[in-house]
Amino acid sequence: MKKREVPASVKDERLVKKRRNEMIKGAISLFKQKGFHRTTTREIAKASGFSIGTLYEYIRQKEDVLYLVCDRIYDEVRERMEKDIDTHHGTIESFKLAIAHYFRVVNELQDEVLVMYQEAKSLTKDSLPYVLNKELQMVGMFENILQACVQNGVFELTEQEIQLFAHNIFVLGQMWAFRRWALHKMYTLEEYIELQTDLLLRGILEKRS
Amino acid sequence: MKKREVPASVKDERLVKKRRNEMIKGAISLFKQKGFHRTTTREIAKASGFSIGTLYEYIRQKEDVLYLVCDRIYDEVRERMEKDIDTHHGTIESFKLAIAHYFRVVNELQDEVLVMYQEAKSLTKDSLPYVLNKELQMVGMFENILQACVQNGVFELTEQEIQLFAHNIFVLGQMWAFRRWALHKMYTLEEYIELQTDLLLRGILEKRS
Amino acid sequence: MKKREVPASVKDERLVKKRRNEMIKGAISLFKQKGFHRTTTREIAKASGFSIGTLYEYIRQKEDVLYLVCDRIYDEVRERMEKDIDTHHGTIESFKLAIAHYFRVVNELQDEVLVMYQEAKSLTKDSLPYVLNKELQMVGMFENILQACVQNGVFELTEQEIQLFAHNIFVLGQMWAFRRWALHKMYTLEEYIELQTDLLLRGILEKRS
Amino acid sequence: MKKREVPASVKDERLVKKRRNEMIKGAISLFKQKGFHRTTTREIAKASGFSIGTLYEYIRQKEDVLYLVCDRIYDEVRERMEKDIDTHHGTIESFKLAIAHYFRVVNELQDEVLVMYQEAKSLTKDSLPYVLNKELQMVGMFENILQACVQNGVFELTEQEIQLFAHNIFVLGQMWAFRRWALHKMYTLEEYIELQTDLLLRGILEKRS
DNA sequence: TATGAATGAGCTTTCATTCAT
DNA sequence: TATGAATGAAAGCTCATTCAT
Repeated sequence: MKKREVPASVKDERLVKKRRNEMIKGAISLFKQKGFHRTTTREIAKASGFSIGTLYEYIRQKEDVLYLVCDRIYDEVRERMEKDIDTHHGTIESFKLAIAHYFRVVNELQDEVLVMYQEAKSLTKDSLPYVLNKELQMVGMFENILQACVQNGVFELTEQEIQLFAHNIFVLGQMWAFRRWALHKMYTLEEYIELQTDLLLRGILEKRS
Repeated sequence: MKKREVPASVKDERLVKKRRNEMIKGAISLFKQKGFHRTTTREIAKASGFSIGTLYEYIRQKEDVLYLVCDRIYDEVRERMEKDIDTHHGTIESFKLAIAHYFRVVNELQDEVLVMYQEAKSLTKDSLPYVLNKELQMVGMFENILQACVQNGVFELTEQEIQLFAHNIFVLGQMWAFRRWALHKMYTLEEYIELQTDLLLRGILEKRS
Repeated sequence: MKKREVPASVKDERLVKKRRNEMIKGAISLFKQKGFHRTTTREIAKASGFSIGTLYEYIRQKEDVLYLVCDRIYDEVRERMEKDIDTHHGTIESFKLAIAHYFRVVNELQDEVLVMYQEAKSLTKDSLPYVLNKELQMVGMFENILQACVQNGVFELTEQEIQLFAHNIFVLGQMWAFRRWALHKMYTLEEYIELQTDLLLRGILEKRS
Repeated sequence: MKKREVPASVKDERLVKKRRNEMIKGAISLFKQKGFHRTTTREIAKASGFSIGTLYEYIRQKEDVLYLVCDRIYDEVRERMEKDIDTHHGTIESFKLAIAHYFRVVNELQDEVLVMYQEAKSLTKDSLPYVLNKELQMVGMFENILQACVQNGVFELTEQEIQLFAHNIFVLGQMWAFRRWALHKMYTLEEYIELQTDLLLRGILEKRS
């Protein structure tokens, strides 16, 4: 699925990129504080360092900003994941590392994840599929890792189980961001990583030391 | 923590209750479709079957509707849970039943759960704590069940692990609602219940038949 | 000019009188605090000790309350004036006493005078003449006193001068109420009375002891 | 005491000045007819020649219009006074001229004076002091004139008497506007000026030709 | 006669979007 | 390409008034 294009009046591609970067940065910081709906286009323009008129040279509607922001956040998460993660090792160790790394990325991009998490539903029917697709791609990353492990005989999981497990990992990672009001009081990030990894791997039926 | 009171101009308590029920019902159906911010007070009034003036006899601000809605949804979920769930049995069977029951309740109240899930963040600083507190109470329900199992020697879990596990169950239940765009294509509810229960209990390290 | 009648649905004249008294009392205290426009009919009803429905049994419109209030305040001032003032003596002493008495009445009914003063303009075209007429009657009182003095040879004033002088006295009395923010810091009531009387009588050209 | 600043969204200072002038002009004409409370912001915008949105680019709240109006009226009165009045001559003639001039200014700005007079009380607690302060400054102008006369030995007045006298002049001037319903039937402006000057100066005790 | 729930016109204010400069 | 003044639809909310009980 191709990126949805957000048309700009300005022709200079490099300029568009530059301005949109400023825009996204400004918008994220605002959405963090007050959410998409309570943020005005004027505020976005100001936070981006240009005028309201200029803002509209690079987007058509306010909602475009949200799309751009969501798009960017996913790219950011993906990028950080791909830089350090190997999806085809197929060992427990690599699996654990992948989870730990994902959780740390979520932790670093906590605010961003939260924004996307809470505001994605405000996307129009048009843009939503593009964003959901990106989410599926990320889930797919975990599926690949699990698949490799299964192929290596490390785990024994059906295809269905793999998919669900991948979703679980993805959501349990985000959970660190969207339930921080509860979790951060109870655990440090590293404790959270260890506990979750442990629960995921061994289940709870019986404890082995 | 006591309920936050939403003051009404109308004195007749029974009438207040009745009208607010109509209001909540109307509002949920609107919030489902367009979210809190895109729903106008006039629409809420209309969907509730009375005029805008009357609406404001029963609330002070638009945000009160959201609070009332969230409050109601939690009560609804809790009520259904408490009716059929026994938190002190402490057997695997009762644990499984609790999960299955919770997942089914989420399934029935899918739209409501989704609404609360997506709109709770729009609550004011005032009301948010009350709603979060209700959420913690629900998590507490799962903690109790787990605790009973641990005391019966069925599971071996530390206090920390119990808490996290309870959060996981809670979120994985909600997940059936907020990721339905992906999950409902893959599983029926009963499959989802069985798979999740299985993953939660046995972990994935090794499969036993 | 006859009193403008404010029609009531209730027939019992004594009841109408009683309820309107409560109403006027409540309304004055509210108008003092927030002015006519910022006071709601509900507030008036509450302050009067009955329900909004009942309020409308005794008036037709909100503006009726204002008329009733203005009417009452004038009656109050007049009554207090007439009780203690003799308009036909025609001596300087009686003139001075009249002024002093008037100023003291204004002082006692300060808030009421202020209300009438500030809100009278909100009366409808219908009621305004009745109220202005009452004002002219009060001015007439001072005209009579001055006339008596002139006839006694105490003052030497033309008819035109008498009329203007009467207006001046009337306004300079009210001034104690509507400029209290400035005057009360500078003078006590008695000082104010003495100074004004002195200025009015002797003028300022030359001082005699 | 510095002017209270009314913030505008529009940056161009000259434009702000121009638009606010249009606004003030439109608002005064409306306030004259129906008073501040019965005038809507839309009406103000329309009378000013721009849209409601534009109105709010130049003020924050409706009350700002009232403040701007009151502020302007005082400036207008002051300006006209200062242009033609000499406060330090200290002769009877200059005193008489000052009064006559002031009364003529009130006459010219009759509607404006009336508006300010009747609506000032609707100013918020915030702005009121600024406006009252302007009023005191105007009173101060008369104090100066009187002071000069006293120093020249023309009048014999204590400090207290000067202050009160200045207030009297100020109010008796405004009276020409706010009691015009009565006074204009009785006198022409010039008659009013002459009569008032005469009464103020000589008092009424005895008449000298 | 007294009540107070219901009404909806109408208010102030905001803000996404446009367009002349 | 950049600006920001102008726009007006539409939002949240109030309150005088009515009328069934």
